[in-house]
Amino acid sequence: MFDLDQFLPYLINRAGVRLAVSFARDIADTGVALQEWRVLAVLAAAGEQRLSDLAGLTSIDLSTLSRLVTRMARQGLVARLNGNRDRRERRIALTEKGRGRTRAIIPTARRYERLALAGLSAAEEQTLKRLLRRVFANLEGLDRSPARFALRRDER
Amino acid sequence: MFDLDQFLPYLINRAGVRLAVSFARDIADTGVALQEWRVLAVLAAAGEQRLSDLAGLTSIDLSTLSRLVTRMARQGLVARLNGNRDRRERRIALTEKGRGRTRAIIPTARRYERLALAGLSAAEEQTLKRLLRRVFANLEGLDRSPARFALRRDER
DNA sequence: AACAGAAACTTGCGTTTGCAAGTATCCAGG
DNA sequence: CCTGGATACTTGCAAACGCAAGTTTCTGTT
Repeated sequence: MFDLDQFLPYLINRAGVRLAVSFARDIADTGVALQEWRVLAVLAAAGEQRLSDLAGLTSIDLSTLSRLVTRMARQGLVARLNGNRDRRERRIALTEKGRGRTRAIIPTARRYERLALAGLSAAEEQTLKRLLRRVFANLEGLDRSPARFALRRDER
Repeated sequence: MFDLDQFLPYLINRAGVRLAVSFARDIADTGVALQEWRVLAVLAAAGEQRLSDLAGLTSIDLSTLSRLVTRMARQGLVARLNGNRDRRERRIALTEKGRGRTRAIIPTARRYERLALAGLSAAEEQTLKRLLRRVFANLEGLDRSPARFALRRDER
């Protein structure tokens, strides 16, 4: 009826959850929660961001992120700067403390990546990453215009 | 410092979240939430399950799943059967209503999979799935509670 | 047979989540 | 230069989450 081992969303979810849960527990003693790490990693990689761009880059819902950033700012991990030209936007930036915490976690992050990729050749690793980027790109804009992709009942 | 486009956990997470969020919104009008769908899909694919096995198969935390199943049972989507040989366990099974709801959603699920895989050759599709299964397998046992690793009497 | 410990769930509790609605700011047409 | 929408966030609220602790039932040892 439905072979889960051949169903891509299932395979992505279970790999993602297993990786995330293990990693989150591993870094729990640093006081950084998983979603906080995602924010730190994006800011470290891409520099300071407007809240809405940060939401896109982290795959975290905007309203959730807004509160998450509030908590992180309270912990001193990030700073909310005012946008220069537009007073509606808040630019989120790493603080020194946030940068330090990020540096401390990166080796663990890399370790989990290596663990996940164990037994794959360099070529396979690149293929996997390329295909995941493609899958992501394929789904772009899906929420903006769901009707365009909707199949009617009789088109199935 | 940290190239996100080359970082596997990031790539898996963003592909998974984008797929999940879009799919969840698409099926929202069926009254089935994403995590409920995951339970339905696993039960449809693998037959009735003990709660703890279902937790493993769905990647949902056991305590969360316990309450989720309670809600689904109240909705009539699944039934909690008593385990035959062990009175501690509850076997979770699809009801007719649950099976119907699952059948109704499967075409949408398949549509999202096709969308995600657009532009990949059949070989690439198989490669992606194989590598994701491998990544999952690589991480096996990582998130088990430390107690599980405690030495048994004869190993001390 | 009795009891310690494990296994399979369930539940208490504080936290996090996400939708929807709200606020503040900007912009474009008249 | 005013006004009706966008844009960028924030917040109210109810639901969902996950850890830790609790309950019940089994199992192995002595």
